[in-house]
Amino acid sequence: MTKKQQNIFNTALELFATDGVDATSTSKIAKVAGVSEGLIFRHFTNKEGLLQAILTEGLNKAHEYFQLIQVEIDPKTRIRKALELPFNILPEEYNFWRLVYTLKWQRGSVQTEEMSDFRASLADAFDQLNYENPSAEARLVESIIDGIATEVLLKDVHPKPLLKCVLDKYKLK
Amino acid sequence: MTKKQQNIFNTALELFATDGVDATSTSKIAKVAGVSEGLIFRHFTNKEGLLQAILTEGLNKAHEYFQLIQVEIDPKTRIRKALELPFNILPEEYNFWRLVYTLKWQRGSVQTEEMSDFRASLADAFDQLNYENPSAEARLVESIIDGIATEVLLKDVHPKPLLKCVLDKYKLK
DNA sequence: CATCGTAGTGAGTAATCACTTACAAATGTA
DNA sequence: TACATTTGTAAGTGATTACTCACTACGATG
Repeated sequence: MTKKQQNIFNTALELFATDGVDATSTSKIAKVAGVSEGLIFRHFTNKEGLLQAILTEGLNKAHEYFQLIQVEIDPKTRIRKALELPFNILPEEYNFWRLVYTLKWQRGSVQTEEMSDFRASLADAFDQLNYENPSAEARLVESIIDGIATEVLLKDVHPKPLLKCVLDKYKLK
Repeated sequence: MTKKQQNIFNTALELFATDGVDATSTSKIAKVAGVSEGLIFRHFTNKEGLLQAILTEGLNKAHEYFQLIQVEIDPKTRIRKALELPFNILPEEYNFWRLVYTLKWQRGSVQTEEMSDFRASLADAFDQLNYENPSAEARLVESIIDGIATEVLLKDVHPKPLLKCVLDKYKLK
């Protein structure tokens, strides 16, 4: 990746995340990135290609996080690590996750395969702990993670007190 | 409201919710509504005015739901009713809420005033129950509500099993 | 019947959209 | 040095955007 290609990539991520993909024109990306508009299409074919490049790069990183949880053998720590996910989002990853959560509402959830693996490993953990309805518990944990992630990404305050509350509900910690 | 004005209103809500506001052109709204494009601007001034009309109408209805919870005196039932909110969304309200949740990520949360009242009444309920950190508990409940609402609105499955799980965490039911 | 305000239309507007193309500059490679 | 490939630009393209305007149809009121 050349310097200018990185510029396009970064400013597109920033603008896509804050204004939305549809409200971000290629001419604006070029202007902010300090680049001619044509260069966007040279490197990324079209606007959709630019979006996909951003998405796949970010999702590869995210995939590692999720696998780090699934390899955990102890069911309690596996659940705890899952619930800790939204509290460990790095500031430099905020734009990416805001983009992902935005896209959920229009283009359908990004990548369903890896997520169903993650959910299954959560259900397995609850099963080991003899919960009444493991699959429902897994879905609930996912919803809680999404809800807290939304709070973190939008309100921009790091909500450590929430972690204590939520871990308490699952008798962890 | 005339018949055609209602047509514009309803199809705009549908298109805004499914495709996003920015990806929905006034010409498309007019075409789907079976109306001349100029009529949109006669009745709603501009595209933003159309969006605001949709938002204020829906939020007035929503306001009633939230107040029904805040007037509840018993803290346990108040919390229970709050957690039940996402499970009681009517199918005809889906489009509106999908629009609201979409807009959270670009234009900032829609109406903060009423929501802080709601949060305060939740914190008060947890305070009555002698929870360690009532305000954090209130924020957590809000996050859980948001997370489950997302699940309901996107996956389109009515997740009754989740309700049992979440009420169990708060020793309700 | 006459008049008036609202509902509704359809053809326009300039601006912006994603994208293309022809061409120059830089870079690598023999 | 010579040549080929990649990087980059500027000026376009037709289509679409939100919005305007001149106009007609119509129901109510006097």
